[in-house]
Order: sequence, then structure tokens, then C-alpha cells
Amino acid sequence: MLQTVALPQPFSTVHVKARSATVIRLAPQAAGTAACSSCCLKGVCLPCDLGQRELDQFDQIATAKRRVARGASLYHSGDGFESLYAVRSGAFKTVGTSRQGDEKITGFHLSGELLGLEAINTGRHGYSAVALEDSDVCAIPFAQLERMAMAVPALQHQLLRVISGDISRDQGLMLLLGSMSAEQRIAAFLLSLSRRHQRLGYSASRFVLRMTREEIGNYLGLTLETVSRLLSRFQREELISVQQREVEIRNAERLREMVGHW
Amino acid sequence: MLQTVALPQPFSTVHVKARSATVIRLAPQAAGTAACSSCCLKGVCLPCDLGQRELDQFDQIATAKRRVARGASLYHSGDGFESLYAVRSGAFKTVGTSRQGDEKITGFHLSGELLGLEAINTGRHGYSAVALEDSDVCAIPFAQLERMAMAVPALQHQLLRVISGDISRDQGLMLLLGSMSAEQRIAAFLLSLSRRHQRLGYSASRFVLRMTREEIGNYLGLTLETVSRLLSRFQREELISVQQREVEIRNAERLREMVGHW
DNA sequence: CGCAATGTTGATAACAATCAAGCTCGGTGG
DNA sequence: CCACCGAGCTTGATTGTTATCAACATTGCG
Repeated sequence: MLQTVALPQPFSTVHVKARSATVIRLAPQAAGTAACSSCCLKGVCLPCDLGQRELDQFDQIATAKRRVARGASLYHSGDGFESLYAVRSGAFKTVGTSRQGDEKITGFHLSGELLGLEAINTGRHGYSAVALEDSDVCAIPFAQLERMAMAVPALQHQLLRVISGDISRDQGLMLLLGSMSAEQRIAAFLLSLSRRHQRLGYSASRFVLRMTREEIGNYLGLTLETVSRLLSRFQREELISVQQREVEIRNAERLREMVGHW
Repeated sequence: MLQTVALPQPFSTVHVKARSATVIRLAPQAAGTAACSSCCLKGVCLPCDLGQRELDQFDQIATAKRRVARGASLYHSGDGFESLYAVRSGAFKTVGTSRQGDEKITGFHLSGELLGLEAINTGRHGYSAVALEDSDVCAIPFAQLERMAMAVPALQHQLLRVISGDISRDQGLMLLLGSMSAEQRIAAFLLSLSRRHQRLGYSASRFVLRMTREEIGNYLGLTLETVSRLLSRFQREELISVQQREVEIRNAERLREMVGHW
């Protein structure tokens, strides 16, 4: 089975070596093929509410697949906006860069999630999207998507829903960044990853962090040392097990209490 | 001239007594009248890119106007989602409440800005919208808006643009909350208000804060004491003048440097 | 006039950042 | 195959920023 298809399966077999960019070799033609209608993400991706007819139609506009190597950019801040991207496999971070060269991670994006929404407004990407591991995406030309949305009520509705979901997620993060202690932020972060993995059909309790401690810290507004210390403490307190990037949630309930039911 | 129409004019005459809910008396029928086509916000509100024909059509669906008294809610967290709201005059805060009863302000919304976008996703409001002063809104029934968007390309485009703009704004705030010092947050907050006032045709350098220090602090992830101290310091350093809720920006350039060109 | 809400300012304490040292795991080259 | 190297991670000591606690000032309103 090709990794591209990203069928739900125990995480340990998928990400045996999370750090290596070369371990998983993909058939070169894989990036250009699989249609939405046969994609295992069709249940969680943008076209998820469409009927068979509309799905076929959607396949017509979302033909371009792209392979992005670990560390490479899908698009850069300042690039003109033409397409939204759906993550088929792998993971991305979106990064803003200040003129001083400081980087700030605004989000992590797993399979089935959409990239580029923030650019609709200005017609230009405000952030860069960098692959955290070798990844595949579908490009969805926005002009065509808009046109199709006009003809297909379910698609327009779904598009608005997805965008609105992004706003909710961002607002949740604002809450997190604006009013939580370091401890609460880490707990919320772990729970968020857990939930999103579950949505993809993976285990909610065991998963692999695709990002470094530094990237987590950057995202959460903490230093990497604080992230490391708290992960260690959570392990001491038997809330989780951590071993490098492998995480097991052992006491989700306590973590939820920590976050405080926002 | 009725306050409802919110024509651009020097702020001092509009908000003579920002704290009073009773000073500005409005003709009772005012809330039910003015059409988009004659509204002075038509340049900055949702229908801003529409032609005269579409504008008239839009007027048909955005007929319901509502008056919200200072301190009252436009909608509550948990309410079913039916309409988006455009702020015609006044100002709102959106507030999330945890089960512990802690409140967190996720945004402030001035005239011409849209409320309720985050609810599209779930069909239920995740936050409450509370008026910071006596305010007027237009209700835009979402089902009808979606229907009209399918027929009017410019409207669909504009709707997506506005929603995307919301995402950008939120991500900007995340940046702010996640990686700025208290000093930078206050500076960024003042600049943001300045920019938004200017967009409405008001002075960019003099405006009135519609919210308390506590609300500012809550929004920015700071305590009210820190907000107060920093405003005092900025005044000592002649970056601004503050006098209760009246603010004058005296050195926007230095404030921008402070924020660091994100 | 007096009260309640809001805002200011000072003293102290807590939390997370910074600085610093050393560890671990993978990859690479001898 | 082993030794070394470096990125990433852990842990400790110290510092700094901001929260917290507290007292008091100001404003608007009844």
C-alpha cells in the first residue's frame, strides 16, 4: 500500500522514523493520480458532503497533485494566491516572518486539512507553508472552486463551513495564547493533536509529534525549554508517556481538567 | 443627523460621554429604516462591491435592524445560528465563557464589521456578542445570504473575502498573543484601533476606547494593572496622550517600531 | 453627597525566559 | 564497524517580566 493513500493504520508503522526524509520511498507517479472519489480522506476533506456526481465534478478541478519534500515550502509569504491546498498526506506548518527575521508559527496542518484560506482576502499569501515531512497535497484552483460553488449549493455550504471552522480554531488558539499558563497550553496542544488524529481514523491516545520542541514552543508562545520541562513533568505525573516524538496520552481526563473546559 | 447613520465626524461629538447609555437618544423608528443603499457604511460593509441592482437585492434580505443597549447581548454562546450581523453603529465585544465562569474576550467589533462568522461551522454560536455601547445592527439571514451568493458572483467573492479577512485578523492576533511582550501588545492594539477608525473615515490619531482597561487586558492576555501602567508609561514617553478613554496617538512611528514590523 | 465602578500606582511574588551544561540519538566518514 | 559530530532534547541556576495583592484616586450616577 502506498503511503500516499494514507489509509488509517497504527501510527508506529507509518512514522517509523519521523526524522528521516528518505525512509519512505513513494512511487514517482503516485502524486499525479488518485482522485477525490477514491481518496480515503474524502470523509474529512473539503468535498466531504458532496454526492457522487458533484464529487466527479470536483475531481475535475482538483486535478493537480503536488509532492513537497520535508523542509520545502508549498508556498511562500508574498506569493500570489491562486489555489487552496488540501493536505493528502504528511504535515505542514504555516510560518510568518517579520522583517527582523523572527519566525512565528501560526498553525500545524495535518491530512485532510486546508491550507491557504487566509490569502483569499488579499489575493496574496501572508504566510509560508513548510512541510514537516515529505507530504502530498491537492491544489484546488480558487477561481474554479468559486465558480463551482455557485452552481453546487452543498459545496458552497461546505466551503463556508470549512472556512468558518478555521476561524473557530484560531479563536480557540487565541484563547489559549491569551489566557492560559504554560501547563495549560501544552495540555491543550496535546489534546488538540489527539482529537485531530482521531478524526483521521488514527489512535487518539498514541501519536507522533511531527514537529520539534522548538516549533511547539514557537507555536504556543513558549520557549523550547519550557515545553521540554512540562512534557517531562507530565510524564513524571503519569499524564503521558513521551519518548522522543512518540506520545501516549495516559490520562486525557486530567489534561482536560487542566485546560479548564474552555 | 441621527446617530444611527453614523456619518464620519469628529469623534468628540459622537462619544461625548462614552460611558453613558442614555445620553444619545435615537428616534425610535430609526432602527427599522435605513437601507444598505443609503447607509454610509456601504463602502466598508459586506455588500461593498455590489452594483446598484445587487445592492437593492441585498437590501431585501438585510431588512431586519436591531437595537442593542449597552451591556446587552446580541446573541449568546450556545444560541442557534441564523443570521450574521453587521454593526451599523456602536461597538461589540465577543466573549467566550468557560464552565468555571471565566470570560475571555476574543474580539472587538466596530461599525462596518461582521459578527457571527465563527458559528457557520457548527450552526451554533460559540461566543456571546455584547454591546459596549448602545448599538445598531443589521441582521443578515444566513440561508438567504448563501442563496443570493450563489446567484451573485460579486457577493460570493466578497463574502469569502470578508471571512478570510477574519482569519487573517485572528492570525495576526495569535502572533500578538503568542510572541509579543506586554508593551508590544498595547502598541499593536492602539495601532489596530487607529487603523480601523481611519477605515471608517474617522481620525486615525484621536479616538475613544469603548472598553475598560480590564477588557483590554482580558483581550490581550494581560492584567488591567499592566494595561494601565503601560498606557501611563506611553504617555510619559510622549507616544500617546491618554485621558480616561480618550486616546491621542502622538508618535505612531515609534509604536510601529515597537511592534517590530510583523 | 456618597457609593460603586473604573483607573492608577506601589510592593512583592510567581512563572517562564534566559543562560549554561550535558545528554541522546541518527547519520556520516574514517 | 566504530567513533565522532551535530541537531534536538533535557535539566539546572539565575534573571526579568508580568501577575498578584493592596491602597488610594477619580469619575459618573443615583
